[in-house]
Formats: sequence, structure tokens, C-alpha cells
Amino acid sequence: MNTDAPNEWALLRAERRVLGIQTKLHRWAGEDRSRRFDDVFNLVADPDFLLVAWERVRSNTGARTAGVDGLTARQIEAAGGVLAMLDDLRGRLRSRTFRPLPVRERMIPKSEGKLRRLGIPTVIDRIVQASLKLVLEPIFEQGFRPCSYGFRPNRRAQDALAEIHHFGSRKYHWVLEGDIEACFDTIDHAALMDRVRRRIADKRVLALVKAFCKAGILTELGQQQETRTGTPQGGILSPLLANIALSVLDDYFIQAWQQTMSDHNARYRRRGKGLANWRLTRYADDWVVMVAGTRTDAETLREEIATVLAPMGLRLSETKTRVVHLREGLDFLGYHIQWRFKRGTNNRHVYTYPSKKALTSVKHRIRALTCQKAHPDLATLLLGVNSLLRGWCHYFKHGSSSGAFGYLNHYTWWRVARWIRKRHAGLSWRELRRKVFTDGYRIVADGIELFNPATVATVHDRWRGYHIPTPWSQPTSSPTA
DNA sequence: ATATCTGTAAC
RNA sequence: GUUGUUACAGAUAU
Repeated sequence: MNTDAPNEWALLRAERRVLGIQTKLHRWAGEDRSRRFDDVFNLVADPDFLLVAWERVRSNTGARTAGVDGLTARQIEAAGGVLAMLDDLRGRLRSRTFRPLPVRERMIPKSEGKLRRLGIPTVIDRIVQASLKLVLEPIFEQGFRPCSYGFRPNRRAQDALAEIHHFGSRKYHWVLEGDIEACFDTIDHAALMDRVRRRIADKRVLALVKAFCKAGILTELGQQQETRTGTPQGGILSPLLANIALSVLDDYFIQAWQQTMSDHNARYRRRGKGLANWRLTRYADDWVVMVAGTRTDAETLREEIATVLAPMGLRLSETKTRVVHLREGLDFLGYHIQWRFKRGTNNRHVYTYPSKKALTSVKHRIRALTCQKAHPDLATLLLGVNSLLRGWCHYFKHGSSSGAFGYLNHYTWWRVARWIRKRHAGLSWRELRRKVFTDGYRIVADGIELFNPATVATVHDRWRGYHIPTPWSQPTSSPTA
């Protein structure tokens, strides 16, 4: 069927070569921190880079979703014209006739009634963006700071939480928690391009990045709109661009930290003089500043941050940006972080629990899955509930979640038991337990047993701090570049 | 040991 | 119908 599908070892070879070149880019960007890369367009348009980019787009879940041209990656693959399409794309990139099409707008519901605007690029545009990312990410990763955790390779939300736990367990008891208003939508193009230009001198690459920012949007009603600010939520490059823009914050805080608070003695002297110490932890547009000082010290930082963000076109959300003490606690990345007394002692400890919002939301989803008409049979129901519970627990096991897990076990058991009983009309609970449940309580169907969240062991992972490697840190075996 | 596919979480 | 990045988990196949 696929007359010209890329074969496996051509792909493997391409992936190895791309990784080798990425490692070099990463190394060069590190050796000369002010180096501006002048000749990277040829990499973006390189057949191997485009092939790896295509592979990425093809295997994403969005391979079934089309942009404004109505083409899906699946259709292109089925038509068997992949290599020809990549070749044509390469030609259009090199002759500079390539133009990104507008993104297709899709509104999806967020939590509690709000809407989120997605901008879905065409498959071709996704490939070019993916190729751009292959080139730009190793370069910009070199300048990104350890305090930034979102959208970055090898970094998990749990790393950010471990950092907060680490400093919260020391003198950093006041927290400025913040939210940037419609971050993706409001990033200023000129300011963003200025930051991209610090590392990239290649005019063709800069033009491509800018073109994707300016590609415009085709609304659900079919109207064309230009995009004067922001980067489309759905673009492969968008998370990287957001980090490039938001790294102004990281840079600002690192500077202050390195100049005046970098060593233990300096921080101690500052505290002696009544001065505060503070640190930023950021996950995409969500961030906190841990402050060893007073509430006023934290309040002061709020204005500083607003000033740093303003040139990027970014504004703080008035309601969601606030100062709290660890005594009151705060929500961050789905967790609730708060001081509690350790059992039987007088010692305060920083604990991280699943937030109320996270627990409510998973309960709602279990309720929806266990409503009467949701599933044809018990086995399918268990499959759905199990995968939900398993995924949820694996995210929240990095905290003090055993209480929540126990509660969830109880809640789900009853929901599923109720579902079963409705299907066996007339049976009493006692008969049900005897006839349907294994050992009187275990719920099993076709060898699938209801997952018990209470069996998930919680782990406490240490703050990995400054020692998280990038995928390009170690040299790879003999790249042929 | 490779590779498919599904799912969860964060944003 | 729902895109994207990152992390994690499970199932299947050889």
C-alpha cells in the first residue's frame, strides 16, 4: 500500500544523525554563551530533520486531526506520498515559497465553565515547526535556568514540587504565588523575536518563527483573523517559544540570587541585616517565589515581577497572584502544599497533598464512568476506571497521598458496586456479595480486577536541583555530520 | 530486548 | 469532536 513509506533503518539513521547534530549545537551554545547561530536553516530543511519531524507528527495523537487544509497525517500516510511530500516541502522551504497557513480554531471546555482556545496548525506546518524545534531546543536549553521546569526535557512537575518542598523546609516560609494572564495569547511578537535573535542570527529561521507567530487564525465561524500577539496553543513550537519569553523572569531572579544570595554566608548576613532572600520556581506560566523574610518582602517582589514581564506583553492575574504563608498553604501543580505538625511531635513539616480541586475532579470523572449507561459490561467499565485511577495515583504518589488514595478506594468501590447491583435487579447486598464478588468484596470481570488506589505506595523524591541532564549532555556515538 | 497502542498528570 | 510540550504508567505484539 505505502509505495514510498520511509523504511525503518532510514528513520533510525536519521534519528541518530539528528541527535548527533543536536548534541553539537548544544555543546557549541554552551561553550560560547553569546554565540549567535548563523547557519541553521539548512538543518531545518534537512531531509533527516524533516523525516524525524514527520515521524513525530505522525505518531502524535493529533495525527487524526486536520488543520485548515482538511488533511490529516493518517491520510497522507495512507496515500503513500510521505517521501514525495517531504521532498516537496523541502523544496518550498529552500525556495522560500513556503508560507504557514492559519491555525484552525477549536474551543474546548476548561475546568468550571471556562473555554480554552486551541489553534491547530496543518500537518505540513506541524512538520516544519517540529523541525524548527529539533534545531532550536538544544540551543535554547543551554540558556534555560534550573528553576524552570515546564515543557522541558527530563523535567517533571514533581521536580518543581521537590524544590518548593526543599526551600519551604528551610527559612522560606512566605510564598508569592502567581499566574500570568492568558500567557500564550499575549506574548509580544517583537519582544519574543528579540530574545530568539540573541541566539539565532540566521534570517531565514527567524523569518520562519515569525511567520508561525503571525500565521493568523481561522475561527470556528470561518472568519480569518490576524494574530497580533501570542503563539498558538497547539503549535509544536509554542511551548518552547513560551519558555523563551518567560525566561526573562528566570534571568531576573537568577541575577539577583547570584549577585547577593548565592552563598550561605551571604544569605545569613542579609538576614542579619533584616534583608530577605528569595527564589523563583516556575512551571510554564505558573510560578511561585519562596521568600525567607516578611510578607512585605514578598509583596514588594510582586511589583518587580510585573515590571519584568511587561515588556514581553505579559500581565499578572490580579486575583490569582497573591502572598500566602505556608501555614495557610497554597495549591501548585495539582498539589496542596502546607505546614502540618508531624504526628506526635511539635515539629512543623511541609506536606504536599492532592489538592481539593484535583480530588474533586477525579471523583467527578469516576462518577461519570460509573453511571448506568456509561458502559456495556463490567470488564469495559473496570478497564476505564482502572486506567483513570492508575494514572491519577502515579502522579500523586509523589506526596502525602495515602489518605486520598484510601478515600478514593472506598469511593470507587461503592460506585462500582452500585453499578453492578443496578444490573442485578432484585438481588440484596448480601446475595450480591456472595454470588458476584470474589471473596465477598473483590470486584473482578474477565480476569480484570478493580484497581485499588490504596495499594499504591507513596514516594518522596529528593530535589534534583541543578543536576538534571538534557538529552544532549552526553556525547553520542560517532555522528556523521 | 525492540516496537505498537491506550491512559493519567502538569501547563 | 480535543492541539501541543513534558513526565509517568499500563496493555499488546515480536
